[in-house]
Amino acid sequence: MNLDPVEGQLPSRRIADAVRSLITAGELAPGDKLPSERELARRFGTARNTAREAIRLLTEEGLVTAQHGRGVFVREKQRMFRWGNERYSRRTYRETGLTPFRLEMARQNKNPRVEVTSIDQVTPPFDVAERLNASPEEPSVLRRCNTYYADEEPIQVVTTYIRWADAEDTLLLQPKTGPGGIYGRLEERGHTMTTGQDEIIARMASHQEAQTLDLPPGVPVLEVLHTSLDQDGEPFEVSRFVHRADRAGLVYTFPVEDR
Amino acid sequence: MNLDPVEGQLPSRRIADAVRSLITAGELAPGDKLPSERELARRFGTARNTAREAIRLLTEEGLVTAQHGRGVFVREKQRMFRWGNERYSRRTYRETGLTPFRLEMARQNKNPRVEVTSIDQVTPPFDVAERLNASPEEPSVLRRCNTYYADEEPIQVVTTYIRWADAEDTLLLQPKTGPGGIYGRLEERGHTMTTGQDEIIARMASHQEAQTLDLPPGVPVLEVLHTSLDQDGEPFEVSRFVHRADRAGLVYTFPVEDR
DNA sequence: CTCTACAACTGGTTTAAGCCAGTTGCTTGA
DNA sequence: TCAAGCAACTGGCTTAAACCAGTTGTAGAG
Repeated sequence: MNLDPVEGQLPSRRIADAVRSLITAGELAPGDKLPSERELARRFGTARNTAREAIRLLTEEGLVTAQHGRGVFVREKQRMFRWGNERYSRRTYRETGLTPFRLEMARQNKNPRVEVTSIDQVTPPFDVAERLNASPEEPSVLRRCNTYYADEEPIQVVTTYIRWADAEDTLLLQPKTGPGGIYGRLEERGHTMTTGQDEIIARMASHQEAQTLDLPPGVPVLEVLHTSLDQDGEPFEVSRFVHRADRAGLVYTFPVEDR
Repeated sequence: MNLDPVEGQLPSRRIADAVRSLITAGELAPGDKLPSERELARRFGTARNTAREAIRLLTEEGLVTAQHGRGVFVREKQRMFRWGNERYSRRTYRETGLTPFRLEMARQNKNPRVEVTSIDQVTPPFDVAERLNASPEEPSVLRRCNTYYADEEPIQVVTTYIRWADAEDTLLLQPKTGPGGIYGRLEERGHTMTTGQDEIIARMASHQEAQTLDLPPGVPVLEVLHTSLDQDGEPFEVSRFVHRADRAGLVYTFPVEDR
């Protein structure tokens, strides 16, 4: 492995630059192990901390990940999953029982698998309560936590909040709720989706999300807050989708109306 | 300032936890200066490097920013700008000469200011060339680089690529192109937008973007790749919007069609 | 009064050393 | 043969010290 020093700059940058160019040149392929911190330090004639700083820089860039006790490895090529809200109709909704966002996910996901973490009754977080118009007298909503896998890799964490109109209506709490899923049950109860809204932000993963999604530190996630409105314009469901952002993109299409 | 040590964990985490709870409790307000690294180390009985590591953790979380020679400061409250593609028609397009994304930005931005960095003729990057259907014989497109400010804060960097049909058509290169802007000129040339697409990903800011957007290290950006299609379904414009993600969200609404 | 120069701060980087904790493969003993 | 245990690796974290590079206020020169 050729690790010629680069001109100028700080020692830590020089090490990072040398390793980075090995990666971009393909001499270090995804999955390959880097020289150890101690070895890098020896080759560049620096202290171990300086080599360590170089690896921190590369980790921040998302090029490598460190594994305690094993070594530092070049990260796998980033594969993009794309999701969006094209081609959506009420009929699609009735037939699939899926919101546009979930539908697009189901379309493009070759080996989808859902793991239901929990279903329970909770007080929603502030941003969800706001979008659900949840009154203070009725603070409790139904919450379902899922993890979605694609090819056995965790790809997104979904938390769904549903307005809890009837506390006795325990059917919604069942994991398998029948044809059309939980949305079929909601339609039977008079909640037909007529329009929806997706709000998208990028942020850093929380500690727990990073663990669930098997993310290295310092990687952003895409959060989509999906709100479904019923025939009265009342929100009846809010879902929070958290994607690993290095693997997930979103596609939105819009027609230009002719008025 | 009360900086009681917290139980358990590593020294660097304990310092970070103590400072974080001061911030969330409001005892350290946005804009306030933290104790210096040396002072933190003294108070917690650790080496300066350990206090430094704690500040690195808080910086990664986006809670504080360090300024060389001045100190470490609590970051300002994060203000969200929301943009989206609601309520868009051809008439709006003709009247404003703005694509949906730009329009929503103009709507919600109280003190918008645009700084045109450059207008030139270039070979587009791979992802843009793909979306523009740019053939290898016609690799050159018109590129315009802008920086958008809101209340004098840099909020997004925009790079627009336009298919360069006529190399002699230098009017498009002018900063002020007349009523309807550059889109008005495009419509005169037979490019009327009929539909569009936004692709959204989250990623880390490049070094240059971080400088332009005045971002601390380790903060994600939202990138929107906006494609406009003309009456023949041919793409004629691709814009890359890069937002500072801690201040920018996106809102997309979709009606459920009745078929 | 103004401007310069400096002292005293701030964070930024590096060194060299030590210990801890996870991983891996080999040796050794049953 | 097999499994336990150990040695030798890996990264994770901390210490203590040094020097560099920006910032800021002030003392002193003009």
